[in-house]
Amino acid sequence: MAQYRSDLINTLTARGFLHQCTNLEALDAKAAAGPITGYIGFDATADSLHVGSLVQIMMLRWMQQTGHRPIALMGGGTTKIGDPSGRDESRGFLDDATIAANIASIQKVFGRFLTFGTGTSDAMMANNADWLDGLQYIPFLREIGRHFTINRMLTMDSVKLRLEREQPLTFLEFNYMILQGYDFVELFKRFGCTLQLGGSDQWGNIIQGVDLGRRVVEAELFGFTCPLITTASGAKMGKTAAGAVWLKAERLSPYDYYQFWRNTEDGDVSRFLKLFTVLSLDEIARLEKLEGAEINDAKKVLALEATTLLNGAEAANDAAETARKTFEQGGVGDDLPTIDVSAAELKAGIATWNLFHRAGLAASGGEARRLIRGGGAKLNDQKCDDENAMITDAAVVDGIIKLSAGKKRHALVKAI
RNA sequence: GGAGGGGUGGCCGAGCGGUCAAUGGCAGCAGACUGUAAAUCUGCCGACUUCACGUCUACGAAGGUUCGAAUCCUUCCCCCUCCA
Repeated sequence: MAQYRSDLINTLTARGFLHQCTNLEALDAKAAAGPITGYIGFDATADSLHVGSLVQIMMLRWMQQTGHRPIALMGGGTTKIGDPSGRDESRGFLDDATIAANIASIQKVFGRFLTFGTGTSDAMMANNADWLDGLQYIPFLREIGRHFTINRMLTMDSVKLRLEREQPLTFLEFNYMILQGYDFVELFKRFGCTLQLGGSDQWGNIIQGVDLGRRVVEAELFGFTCPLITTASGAKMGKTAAGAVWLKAERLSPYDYYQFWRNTEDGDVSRFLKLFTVLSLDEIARLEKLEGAEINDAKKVLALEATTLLNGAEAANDAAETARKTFEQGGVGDDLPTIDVSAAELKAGIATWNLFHRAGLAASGGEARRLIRGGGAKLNDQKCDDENAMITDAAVVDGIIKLSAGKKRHALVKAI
């Protein structure tokens, strides 16, 4: 199985991370010879990353696991510009304070996957605002700008697409790729970073950095991209009933995160096990053999492992236990979202539609009514027929009322 | 600066004086079928009110015409194309 000389490349390729690489043989040789430093850039447009970034984070993790040094580069500077790749229109600006807050928040997620420190294989965090904010226009153009030709830049997919669709591409955004290329060179100078990883949509930007490196610092830099992860049915990953799948527990509870993985499509299970868990390939091979309904066992492993990585073993086990109770026994799990209602109010009675709304199972009263009319609402596992029926303390069982919207979304109402 | 085209619900995209909370598609939610899967079929899909052909908010912004405006007029903002 060991096709390559280095653990790094063997692991990444065997687990399905390789999409394109600028020079796989040379990179392999270099990684086999000693620790290398590699980085991935992350946007700071939100206060949390979502599963879409998880593949990238896993690549950094594997770098570290195989003895190399990963750098998570926060795009404090480039976020002010906005990457035009894969985007039809430019986005609004974010102010410095927001970006700084986002970065601080995102850093916590990295701590889950990487070990930070100052040793040779300890991960480090960098922020490109450190060198981009202070750039001087004329010197920058003379040193860096001279190495970019418009001819070349116009052939980049991100640019070409916009132009073909006759959508605007501002000069500001047009500069994004130059700055990203410059980041690479800067990281090389500062930390000896010779590898940039990223999603396949970053290939063009990465190549710019590699080329720039050859020209201004006469070093061979490497680019390595992973495939864009979509579900087997072709949809972009990362949506659930609850919205985007955030990696921050405050935005998405461990239980919901567990459920996200638990609901993986059949065709994705083995691929996701390799990409998003740290299980050995032998173990994954065993799980891959499961078919039909048994594949659910593999999905449970996937969900448990993925949740453990992000939220820790305890939270993952709680989530798994809650899911087991709720789905396999039709009972009640402790981790389900819970709202409190005063005993007095409950005694007086609350309209069914209102309680569903308050429990967060419907975004509005009207939506709750529609849910009930459509037959998707359950109270203590009994179908609700009348949206206006009053729910009173008579419905309380063991101190709680269980509400369900569809088969998968549940909430508890606690009388206090 | 000049000429032309355009800004509609999460997105795409119809509508071009009343019957428009606004056709259709995508996305989303629910039901059926299942394995907490996919595919398929069905229903729902602005908000508020113990839901009524009710009220409010909405078709870039602000005014105006009209019994009545997403639809007409005026001004402003923004975007696109061509010319300079």
